[in-house]
Amino acid sequence: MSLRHALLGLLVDRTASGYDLLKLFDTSLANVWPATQSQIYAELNKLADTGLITIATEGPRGRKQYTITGEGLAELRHWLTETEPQRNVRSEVLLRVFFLGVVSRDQARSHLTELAAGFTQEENALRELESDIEWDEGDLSVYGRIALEYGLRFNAMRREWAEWAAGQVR
Amino acid sequence: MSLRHALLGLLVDRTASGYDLLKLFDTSLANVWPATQSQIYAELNKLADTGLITIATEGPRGRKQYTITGEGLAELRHWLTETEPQRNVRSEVLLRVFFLGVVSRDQARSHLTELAAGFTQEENALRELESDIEWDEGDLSVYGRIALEYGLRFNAMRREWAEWAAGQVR
DNA sequence: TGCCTCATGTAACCAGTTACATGATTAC
DNA sequence: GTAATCATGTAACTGGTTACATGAGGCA
Repeated sequence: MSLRHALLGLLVDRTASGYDLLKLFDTSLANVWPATQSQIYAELNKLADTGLITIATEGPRGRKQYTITGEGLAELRHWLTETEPQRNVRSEVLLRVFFLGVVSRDQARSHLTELAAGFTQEENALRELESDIEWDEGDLSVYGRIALEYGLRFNAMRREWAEWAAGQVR
Repeated sequence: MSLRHALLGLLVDRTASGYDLLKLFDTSLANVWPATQSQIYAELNKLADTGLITIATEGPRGRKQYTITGEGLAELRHWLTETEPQRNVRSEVLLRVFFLGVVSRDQARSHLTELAAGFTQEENALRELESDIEWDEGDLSVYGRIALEYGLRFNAMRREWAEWAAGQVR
């Protein structure tokens, strides 16, 4: 049920249509919780049905501008403070590493060095993103920076690990 | 389509029934690619239908002992060397951090320190796992260790990040 | 005899992806 | 006028979870 909370979270700071939210997902949440257009529109209708958001204004082209309700904000706070995040274990990268014994040592080693290269690239992409964002003093900036810092550290760790792992294959 | 490759990978080193594989998932793959019983049995039937595995022997209680076929091994190698791993972005932990602005600073800070504690616990659990396994000189041990090392580094990185992040919230 | 473990399967449901469909408004 | 963008929706499918169902074999 995280998508609904992501939508609620975005609606705290602004009023927005499905179309607006879709773009917000593609920019600010792309690396944290990606969502597709069909998913967003469906979930918004459910949220409106249960009263966690409401249509503030209707614009041209059937545009529906949503606002979060008191109930919605309460639900968001409840999710943040009262519920446990379910840890995300599945890793296709690790699954592949686990079975590298079925290919040659050379192939295994190059698999690992390619992984390292990919992580370096991701790290660079995040650094670029970091410099593109205009950070201000608001809460969103504080927590956005913290989330981005996670990405940077994560990729650095993975790169170092993949390099070390390539060295282990002899 | 990773579940099928996980099953193929496990069948490289042994012949096993669905029941055996279920237990293997719960032990060796629990932290990499968890799977449920219903999923495993369904996928095994599909794999047998497409000839990637076959029934070697049938035992008591309807037990079906599967072996990987030449085709199956080829498919596993193809997956490992020719296809790209799809990177796993969704992180509920990060999503929550992103929206910590809706709760008080105190609540946000304690959320982050609780995260740090959870990561420490996971790290300890992995260390225990590490000492429980009897590592030999085989490929599975080499790559198993590499996967486990990833887990250790990952949790250390997350712990340090969460501690740093708690300090950022003032 | 009766309980535990072994062993497989199915059905309903939820979340997410891809693709298709439709139409209004704006800007050139 | 027409092309790009705004804007919403639906349908089919895939992968995964939870729960239910059933029965055989081993052991005390």
